[in-house]
Amino acid sequence: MTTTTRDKLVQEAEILFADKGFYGTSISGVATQLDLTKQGLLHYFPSKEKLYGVVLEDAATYLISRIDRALEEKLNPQEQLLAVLESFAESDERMVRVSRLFVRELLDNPERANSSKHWVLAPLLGKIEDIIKRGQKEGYFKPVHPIAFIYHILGAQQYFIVSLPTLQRIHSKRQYKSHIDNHFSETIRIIKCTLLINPDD
Amino acid sequence: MTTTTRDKLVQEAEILFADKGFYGTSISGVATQLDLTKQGLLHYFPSKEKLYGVVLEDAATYLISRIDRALEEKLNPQEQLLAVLESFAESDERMVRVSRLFVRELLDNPERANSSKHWVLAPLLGKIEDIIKRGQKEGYFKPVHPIAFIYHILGAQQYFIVSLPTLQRIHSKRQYKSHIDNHFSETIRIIKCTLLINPDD
DNA sequence: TTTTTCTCCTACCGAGTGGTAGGTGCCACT
DNA sequence: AGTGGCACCTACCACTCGGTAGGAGAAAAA
Repeated sequence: MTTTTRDKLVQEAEILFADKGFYGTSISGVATQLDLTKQGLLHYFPSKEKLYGVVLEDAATYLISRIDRALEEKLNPQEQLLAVLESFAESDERMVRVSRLFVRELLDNPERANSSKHWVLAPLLGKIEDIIKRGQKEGYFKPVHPIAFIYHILGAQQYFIVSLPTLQRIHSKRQYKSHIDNHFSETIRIIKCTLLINPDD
Repeated sequence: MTTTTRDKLVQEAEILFADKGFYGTSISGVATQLDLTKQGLLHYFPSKEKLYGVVLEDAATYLISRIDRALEEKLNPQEQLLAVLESFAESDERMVRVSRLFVRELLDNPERANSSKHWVLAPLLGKIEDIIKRGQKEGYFKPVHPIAFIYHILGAQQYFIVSLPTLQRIHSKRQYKSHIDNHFSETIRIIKCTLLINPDD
């Protein structure tokens, strides 16, 4: 199981697209990061758009597999929801990158999502929606509007993750770390306060 | 009080920067929208960066004045907070543009905010922070962590506004409108549930 | 009337863009 | 030994980018 040149190109492209956006990234820039020429890249991906598409798919499957992993062996809707939230909050380097990528996609390409089927985040929202509906049916959750609630929580999460680099520069190391902790505990508090009927966990 | 060519350039640049981002926008594109040449624009703004800076300042003062207007004659911290939220939720065209602009700035330029003094949104956060602290001191609000709470609420708002164009394409007109209504009422519910001690308003 | 100032123009530059055409060297297989 | 295909290259194309130099035309000021 070796990482091929193609894989490395996708990884590097993800970094640059997340950092600079589609327009701000040049394929020659991606290539030279791997000591390749632009044409070496074009050998694997016939166009910049194509490369970008592969990066997006890759990021989407990462997000979904991340959620699936968090859901393993969690049967209780409460546990499931908190597990998903925690897996989002544990924002490692890749998670930050993928979040930035998707927020950029949201900004740049509203037309790419003209069909909900092609919207990469649709299945993700669907999974969480199911958890909430199940939790409501089983009497764990308050009668919130599922989609609006998810959108609120995930939106806050995504926005926070995206602003991490900026916050890191504004604050000192200690302030930064406590900011992260505060945000996470505040998110948990909000969920317990607005969704859970028995916040005894 | 006529709108000068300079003003029109700033307005047009705001539209394009919000839509395509800094890298995706060309100064000649801005100029030709006003039947000018690129050099006509460069007469007023010596560089693209300079133009972008003016657009940002303009957008920041818009946001702040919008909040100040919402706060007029509102004395009660509860009323103040809800007024701010409503003024954000009433997302007219300009509000969407400005939100997109700032989220893009967050993505593209973390280094621009290396000093909190230069971060355009800092005074905005400060204003709301004061409201919450006052509300807590006067016994209206629960002991939430002010900054984390604001960041959560505003983050969710900004994310929602930014994703409006995408949602508009995914859903039908009726679904889209009900989505907006649901999100707003859910936001209000969350605030009342997590912050207010007497949610009697 | 002359001069200055403001606004916007044509012409041009060097650098960089995504992409095409046509190779070269190497390795596996026949 | 020959052959085909893979991985990657140099050279080049048409085009756009931000920015400079310098001037035209009109209005305002002297």
